[in-house]
Amino acid sequence: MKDSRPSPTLHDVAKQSGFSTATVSRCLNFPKQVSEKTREKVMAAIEELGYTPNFGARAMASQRTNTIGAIIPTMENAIFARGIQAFQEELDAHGYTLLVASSSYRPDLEEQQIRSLVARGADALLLIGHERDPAVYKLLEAQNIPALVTWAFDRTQSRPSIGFDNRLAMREMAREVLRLGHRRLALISADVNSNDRAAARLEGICEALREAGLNEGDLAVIETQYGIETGAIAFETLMRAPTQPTVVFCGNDVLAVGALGQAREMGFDVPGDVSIVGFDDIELAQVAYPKLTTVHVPHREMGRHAARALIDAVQTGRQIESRELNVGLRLRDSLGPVPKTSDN
Amino acid sequence: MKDSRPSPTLHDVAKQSGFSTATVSRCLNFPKQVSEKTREKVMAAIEELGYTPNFGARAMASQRTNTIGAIIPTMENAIFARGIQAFQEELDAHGYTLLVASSSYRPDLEEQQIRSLVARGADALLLIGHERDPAVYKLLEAQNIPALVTWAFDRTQSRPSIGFDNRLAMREMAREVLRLGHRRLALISADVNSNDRAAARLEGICEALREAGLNEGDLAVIETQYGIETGAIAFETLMRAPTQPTVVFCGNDVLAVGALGQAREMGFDVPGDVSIVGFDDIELAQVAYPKLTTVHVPHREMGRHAARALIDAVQTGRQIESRELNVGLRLRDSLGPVPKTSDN
DNA sequence: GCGTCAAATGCAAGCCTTTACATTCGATGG
DNA sequence: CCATCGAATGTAAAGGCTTGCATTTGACGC
Repeated sequence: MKDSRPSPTLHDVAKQSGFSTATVSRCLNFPKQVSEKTREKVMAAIEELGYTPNFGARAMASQRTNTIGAIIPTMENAIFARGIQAFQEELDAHGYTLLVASSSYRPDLEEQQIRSLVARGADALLLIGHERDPAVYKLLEAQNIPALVTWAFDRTQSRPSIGFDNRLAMREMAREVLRLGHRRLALISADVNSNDRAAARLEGICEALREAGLNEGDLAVIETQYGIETGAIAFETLMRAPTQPTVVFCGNDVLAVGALGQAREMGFDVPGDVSIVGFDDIELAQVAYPKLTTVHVPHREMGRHAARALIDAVQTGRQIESRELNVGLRLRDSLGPVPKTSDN
Repeated sequence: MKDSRPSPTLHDVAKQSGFSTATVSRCLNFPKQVSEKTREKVMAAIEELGYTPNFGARAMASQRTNTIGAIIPTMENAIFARGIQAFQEELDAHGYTLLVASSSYRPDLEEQQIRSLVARGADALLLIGHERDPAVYKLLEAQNIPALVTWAFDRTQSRPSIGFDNRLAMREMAREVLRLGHRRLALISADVNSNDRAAARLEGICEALREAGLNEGDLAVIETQYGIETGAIAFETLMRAPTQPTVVFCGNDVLAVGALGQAREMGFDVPGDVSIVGFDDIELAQVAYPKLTTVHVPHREMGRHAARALIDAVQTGRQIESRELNVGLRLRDSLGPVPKTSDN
């Protein structure tokens, strides 16, 4: 249905300039191998015809694409946007192109996207989180495509990853919360079955709980999609329950901001009546009111490191080395001591 | 550096399953044309070999990629994320894949990204805003690639677009603001020279100003990058100026949220001391405190329509029809009447 | 059991570029 | 003036898939 006028090919340029396709190709790929006069003529022809090399043919002939793919859960969340933006910038700086796809947090879609990127000839892949169908890893291995897991670091996994330990990070936050005297805890989380980062964060809280002699029964958990609105709804559910929590952990800052809004809506003072903490430390966290206490994650740094590691893997063929980044608590205004009126 | 074991080809699958490459190809592309038994065997072979079609070869042979590209200014802003997400969902539903690139609001980078997507064989392109080097449009025309401009609708442009009229939308907001008695106005905007949407919004305010017998001198304008932080800084500058505005327009909600935070920081009551209005109506606007008065833009609808239009253009070869979407004011809490204490 | 016809399958050309190898050209030294 | 050699250029194959066209298969009616 296209092609009123087919786009010009290398062959057309060759004819137009009076050289062979080989020479034209070299002009484009190895300019030094061609005499200056020739190069000028060829370039003129390219310009005149408006020639653009055909990516597919080029990929096929040269066996590489200079393309690195990334599959993220969603673009609607600043959490990933940051890291990916840095990732792209670093890639660009090294002459690579980024291909992004989003999976909507759905494993089946993610697998499909991975296949699609592989088929497109991505030289390497950036993934989020460890958890996925082994068949996917097998595929990547069979095709010899370096893959790097980010947004997670788990020393029990053999697969290379660059990120932070979600469990430890959340445990640290939970310890702080417990130190402030809170005993009735709640968590608004993503689905822990399909999201290994969420699962690790939950586990972190549970560990702190046990350390403090409490048990998992003291933690109310609501699983929901990530979103401001869903955070608000979950928070309302939590606060209408027979036993109100004195602190609500949120799986990320977006949920936390939703919870914060809902608290105001319901007339709760934060942190006077109830504390709310987030995870990620996106820009939003500092602008929210009250300012959000959260776990700081070095998104941009992660993106940058991931880019370097993948490029290195593509170029040298060596294994990627795992790397753990530091996270830290950002204690701001939304977390306070347990309310005195609390009856525990 | 790759290829320890070359990946299986169509040919391998054919041999393994005992059919010809043609039949295998049809299995993948037109399953109905193949008998069920055959299909099963072929699929089994594909599974066993872990075969993935080679995108480059496929694109070359079929002259299409089932890929539609989009270049957005940035992924770090929920504004575009929403629309793009809807765009992708609709594309997926029709068997197309989305390729996103981000230009960081830089025209030169955008042009490079466009070329890259074209070279990659994008069947069609989604662009943001009308304004760009004519050479780019010429390229797209030469390659016969349908392109659709979104996030903007301008009846004076010949080029197909789906979006809304930024000028009219902002004018409506400005009229409302003026109706409430405000006379000292300010605007925190993106760079109007490189961003035609921003320019149109500014123009809308100016029109309303003139209608009301004021002139452009009554509008203080600060141009800045989009961002929460930059919004905060701009707001501070504005409020420290000798003549404080009674209302601050923001080029988008992100800036507005930054301004809101800064207002709180500086001890201003919104809208008691100063009103703040945004643009876009992202989720954030309803969660901000006070809730943000803003211009509602149907991002998702825009993305959906854009997807349908582009797919249609690719499949039928027909011109895309422009389409204007409705925007509307969302009057919430951050805009109020001009403060009584104001000395105008 | 045979002719007919549609459905299923096979054959092979073509899509565009890169690159190993072959060839030509021109300069240089003897 | 020729042999030599490196630089510049050309030749042609390869890479994996789709698809128009040709061929085979199988079901059906008589």
